[in-house]
Parts: sequence; structure tokens; C-alpha cells
Amino acid sequence: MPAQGKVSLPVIKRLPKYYRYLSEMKQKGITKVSSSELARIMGTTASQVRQDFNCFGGFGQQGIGYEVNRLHTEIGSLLFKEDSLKTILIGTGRLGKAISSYLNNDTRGYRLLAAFDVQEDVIGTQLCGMTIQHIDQLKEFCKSHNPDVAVLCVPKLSAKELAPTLVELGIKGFWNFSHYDLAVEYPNIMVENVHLGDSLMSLSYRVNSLEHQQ
Amino acid sequence: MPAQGKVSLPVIKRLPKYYRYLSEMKQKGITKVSSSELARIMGTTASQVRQDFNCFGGFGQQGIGYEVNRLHTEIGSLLFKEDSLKTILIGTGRLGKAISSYLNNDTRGYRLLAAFDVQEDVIGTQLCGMTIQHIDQLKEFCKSHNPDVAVLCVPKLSAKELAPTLVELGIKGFWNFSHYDLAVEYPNIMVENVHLGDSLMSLSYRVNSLEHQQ
DNA sequence: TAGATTGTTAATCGATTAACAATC
DNA sequence: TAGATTGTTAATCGATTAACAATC
Repeated sequence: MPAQGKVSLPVIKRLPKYYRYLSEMKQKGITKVSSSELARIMGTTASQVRQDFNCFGGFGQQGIGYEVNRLHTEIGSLLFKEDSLKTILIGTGRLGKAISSYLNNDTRGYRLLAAFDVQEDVIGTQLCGMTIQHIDQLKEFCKSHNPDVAVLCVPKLSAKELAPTLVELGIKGFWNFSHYDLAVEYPNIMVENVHLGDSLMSLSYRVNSLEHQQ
Repeated sequence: MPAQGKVSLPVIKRLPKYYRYLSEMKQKGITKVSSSELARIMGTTASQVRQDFNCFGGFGQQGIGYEVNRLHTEIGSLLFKEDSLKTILIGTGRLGKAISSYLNNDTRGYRLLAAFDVQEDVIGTQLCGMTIQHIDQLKEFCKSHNPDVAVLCVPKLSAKELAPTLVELGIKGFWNFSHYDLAVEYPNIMVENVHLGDSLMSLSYRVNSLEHQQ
């Protein structure tokens, strides 16, 4: 068991991609794969593949390669634990709704427990089998259920207001769709940002500069 | 005017964040900012801020700092051009719906022209003022409207099937929500991936390893 | 002029890639 | 044994940070 705290973020970010391609191979019935073959499929180098796996002790056999099933299981158990992460959703607008059904249907490792909002007219309505609660009930809920992860689908200012409370209530990870930069203010908390606006802007920069060239 | 083709991806990815913080300062009525102040707010270093801006020629004045308005305008004109990018949406499921209203309401630089799907029962229905069309009409539509960007909210296999056609029809940029790795197969096309599943997996890895430590 | 702060060059750091000994 | 392919160390590359001369 290696010191996983030392694994660098670029490596961690590649794990899901390995996992996806290994799932695919498994489905196709492929039982063995070499670092160079995996690299070719994923658009990287064999060196990087081996370096990455060796952050976790190395899952291969010299002269032979990697067993797809074993590798899939090993990476899977790095990404997911037996207990799924207790998760709450904050903000049930268009994006919140889409995300909640994504979490419920297309995802492993997370269990969506509750959804909160401020809009009076949505409180009490159903969302993915949950009754949307008023944000005022957040503290009480967290104290009795101890969620691990909060999904923030609220505007920047609401996120900023809620963050200290959520951290204090024991939230350890944020899936952050707001433009509030949690990671700057709470360095010890795990934050995964999905900044759709930023993503669009950097795409438009690149597409526009492409046109300039031609 | 510098050779923007040389600007590295990490720099490009930081531009939207600068832009956001500058918008905020502008709103607050702040007119001047130094690289060190901007760095402090954004959680980076003054060196990086200056290096980044100097990729585009440098927007500051020695001894004085940066004028917020000017900097905001300059970065804005890097990110957006006069003409917004003609955009089509492919896949109008939960995610596609959320994304289309995001594009229509919260975004600059993009103009959503049309939406396509395969599900017979949604064809002809309305989405953000557009009539959802059958994917069979894609070619014809592109030939007459020449869209720049395609938003892919479809499953992996559909994305893989559609990609060559879309590239051939002149699509220059993809906002890719599918798990198909476009960038590997089409190195000359601009791809911005939003892999929600990957994002969740890397968060769960980090939250889980946090628990291990404590 | 003195203080401040940029633009830019140099140093450092970390991540990726290459090389090769170990070993199946 | 010979060929293949890993695990691991070394070399390279690129990005970040530090330093400092230029200049407002």
C-alpha cells in the first residue's frame, strides 16, 4: 500500500480515463494489454502509463503485460470504496435537475440523499425521488446524516455564503458548478470544479484563433 | 499582435478566470490593479500573472500597474470576437436541455442555431425557441448554415459515429459532453471536454483518500 | 528623485519521456 | 535461451517562480 497522498493531480485525473478504456476492453473480452497498446488507444505514451500505474505499486507482470480484469478492479477500487459517498445537492434549477438525474442514473460511488433550494415554489416538490427541502433545513439534515459531498448548483454569491457552513458541517468534497473559487479559500477541502462558462470561453478563444490562422 | 498559436494551453485556460475577476472588479468600481493584488485574489503568483499577460504583449504600465477596464476589454476581445460562433446542439436529453438553456441565457460568444436528436417523439417539439430536428437533417442544415461549433450531448457511440461527418461539414470546435475522445482522433480540431463522470471519479478518489489519512 | 511595479530573462520545479536492467 | 515487457532510474521538456533591469 503506497503513500497515496503523494500521487500528483495529473495522475489522479488520468485514472478515470484508464478505468473507462479498461471497462471497454473487459466488455470486448480482451484479457491482456501492454502499456504500449493502452497508450496507443488513449493517445499517450507507454512510459506514462507505466509511471502512472507504478504510483500505486504497479499492477503488471514483467515480460507479460497487464491483466485487463485485474487492472480494472485495482483502479476501480482506487476510485470507489465499498461505501458510496453520501451526497447532497444544493440548487435545483435546470442544471441541478440535470445533474441530480445524472448522479442517480449514470454514476457509481455516490448516493444522493437530499436536495435543497431557496425558491419557495419548488420546496416540497419531488426530484429524483427526493422531496426538495428549504435551505434552512440544511444544518439539521447534515447533523443527523453527515453527508460527505455537496454538489453546488447555485450562483456564485450563494456558494460563497454557504461554503463556511458546509465545511463546518463536515463536508469533505465539493462538486462545484458555481463560479465561486472554493479551492482558494478552503485549501484542505477537495474541490472538483466544473466551470461551464470558463470551458466555453477557452473553446471560443481557440476556435477564434484557428480562424485567424487560416 | 503576437503569435497566438504559441500560447500554451495552461495560459489559455486561465484567461476566463482573469476575465471573471476583472468583470467583478469593474462592477465594484475598481479602476487599477497590480499583478500582485490580482494574484492574491486569484490564488496564484504575481510572476504568473505578468507572464500570462505578456503572452499577448503585456497590458500594463511599468511602475503603475494594470488598468482594470483596459485589461478586461483586452482579455474579452481575446476570448470573444464580434461575430458569435454559430453553434448546434446534438442530443436533447436532460443534459442537452440544461446545456441549451445555459448557452442561451448565461453565455456570450455563442449563438445556438439548431438542435438535433434521434428520438422520434421529441422531433418537432420546441427547445429554447428552436424546433428539434431529426439528425438526418444535419447535413443539409450544415451545408446551408455553416455552423462553427457542435455541442455533443449524446452517448459515446453516437459521438463516434457523428464525428467524421461533423468534421467534414466544417465544424471547427466541439463542446464535448460524451465520453468519446475526439481529441485523440482529430488532432486539428478544437475540443473542450466536459467529462462529468471523470470529474466525479477523481473527486471520489480524493475524498476517499482523505478519509484514509485521518 | 525615490518608490512602485511592470516586462523579461534566468532559475527552479515538476511532469513527461527515454533508457535500461530486471524478469517473466 | 530469446523475446517481450515491466518497473525504475535518468534525461528532457515545459511550466512556474524568482530576480532584476527598465520605466513610469
